Amino acid sequence: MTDNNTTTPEAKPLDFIRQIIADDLRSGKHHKIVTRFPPEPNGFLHIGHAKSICLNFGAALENNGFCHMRFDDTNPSKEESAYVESIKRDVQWLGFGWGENLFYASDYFDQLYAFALQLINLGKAYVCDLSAEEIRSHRGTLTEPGIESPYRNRTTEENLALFQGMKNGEFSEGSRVLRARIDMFSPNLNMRDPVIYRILKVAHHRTGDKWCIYPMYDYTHCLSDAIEGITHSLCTLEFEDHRPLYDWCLDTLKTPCHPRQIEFARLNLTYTVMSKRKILQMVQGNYVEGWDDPRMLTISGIRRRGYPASAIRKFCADIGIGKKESWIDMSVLENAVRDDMNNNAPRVMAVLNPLKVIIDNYPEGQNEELTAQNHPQKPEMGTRTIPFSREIFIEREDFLEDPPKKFFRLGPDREVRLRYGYFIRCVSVDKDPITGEIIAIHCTYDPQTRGGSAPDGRKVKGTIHWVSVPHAVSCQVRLYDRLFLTENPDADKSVDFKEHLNPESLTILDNCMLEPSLAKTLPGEYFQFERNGYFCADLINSQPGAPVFNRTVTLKDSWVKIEKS
RNA sequence: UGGGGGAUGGUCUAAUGGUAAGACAGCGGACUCUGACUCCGCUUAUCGAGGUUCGAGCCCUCGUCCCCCAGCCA
Repeated sequence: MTDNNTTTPEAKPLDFIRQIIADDLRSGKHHKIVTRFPPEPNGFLHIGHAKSICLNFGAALENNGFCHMRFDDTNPSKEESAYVESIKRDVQWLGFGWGENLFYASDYFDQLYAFALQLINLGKAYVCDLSAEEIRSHRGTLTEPGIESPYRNRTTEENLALFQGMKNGEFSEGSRVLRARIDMFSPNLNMRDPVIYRILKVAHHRTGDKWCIYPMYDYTHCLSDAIEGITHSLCTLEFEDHRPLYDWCLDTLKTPCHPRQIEFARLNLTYTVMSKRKILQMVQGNYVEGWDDPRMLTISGIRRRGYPASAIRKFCADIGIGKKESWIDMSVLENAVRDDMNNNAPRVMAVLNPLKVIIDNYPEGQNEELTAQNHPQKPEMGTRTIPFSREIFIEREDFLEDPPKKFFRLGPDREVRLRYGYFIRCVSVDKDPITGEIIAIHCTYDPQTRGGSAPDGRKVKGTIHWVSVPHAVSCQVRLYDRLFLTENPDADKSVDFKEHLNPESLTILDNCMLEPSLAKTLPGEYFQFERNGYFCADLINSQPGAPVFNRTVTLKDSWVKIEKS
């Protein structure tokens, strides 16, 4: 009752699930907590799963417990072992491990079968011969009760024999199911004698041809949790209605432990779509280049885009856990990524849209080495040298023939600083006589300003980045932008979400110029290209000696605002 | 006009009967060898109506709005 708690003011308040866990630990209800992450191996993981992974593994870790990795593989018609591997890799990439605790619901098929027999013996399950169509019509509606199946009162012996027959492959697919015998009048449709076993004459990726009957999710999940001694079974909101069934199975079968199912709101992000079905459509319709397209918010896409795993974890911690349906703004994710990369990314110079600058008064054939910091706020990250010469590339947009007032970059007779280099002043412009396009600009440099400061104390407003022409490493850079133009591409059900795709979500630049230190970049290495953004060497297409960079995220840009006004 | 959930700034999250706080976004400013980073300031919120209470975002009553559920998917 009193307020003299010992929590430090800095401690982040616990979300409602961690609160429950803390209470259960304090009350002695549990001494060790065990959670689980239960993906179905029928697709790739996405950022929404990351929220669940961080919750389940995170809560376990924080409380010195365990989080089991469990594949919910009860529907062999949709599942493949290739997905199992990609899911494992993704979870590990996110920074979590399960140790010995790798499980499959299919590990429990024998036990699940035995439990089903028990249910039949208890008079709590029966074999039903109704067709799928008939079962649906018997189920009733939201406002009307269901009708009991004519097979509901079969004898135990008959049920046992029939169920065994199902197991032995004596009946055709769809001809019979095993149903829990609960209550056809329940206002909760999930309790109206739900199907718990169906016949599926399909080989399973792990059990092969051993089974031709497979248990349904509701029946399997609660029992798998109980078998593994899960204490807190965390799932998304749409399973709230299933909790009574979860509890019914465990109560009826008198399992030694009864995990508590707790539901939380799934993640929604603006400017993207999250459902497996829609992600699949984008892949199959070639709207993107695959599951790992860097524009996709699949874990593999995120990884390839260059989002650090630590940024994803931070993001998941930031957004919190609640029961309210919510839409997180994409900028929150981008901010987490920027924040992480700002801290860790070495700075380098790269020119994306090169414009040649000739420094007229710099001796031809001369080179020199200039020293640059790898991170302005972190001297411990060291320095590197960058070559300078008479011809350099600058960013095309850093020169304007007729610059507006607040444009601090190059223009005719304007002086700017070359980052870590010299002050240069533009003296003339070479144009294509026919098109009028600017081909190169001529500048003079002030030899006194080597390193970037003037002995006479004069200041320049702008500092621009550059790359020495003879030393430049040319490469491809891919600029990624949001995949959708609207916050919720799904909002209007009468319009296909793909109508909202951003036609400019990918821009490929083939003639970018990198400072030479970048030549040997390893796939996955990331940098801040100063004034341009954060970039990561592509995991698939980049190799040392022939780098290919993906733009992970832009830098915040207050110039665009000034430009507009 | 069945059942299950949920409503706090533009968006998330906190406040557990006692000063409505933080993050993102936005706006303004400072600083700057990255128009980055950092720093400072500002705008904006308890769904509504009653009630209990010295005191209500929190408790009670009645409303309103939103989401989920009729797979032999998970």
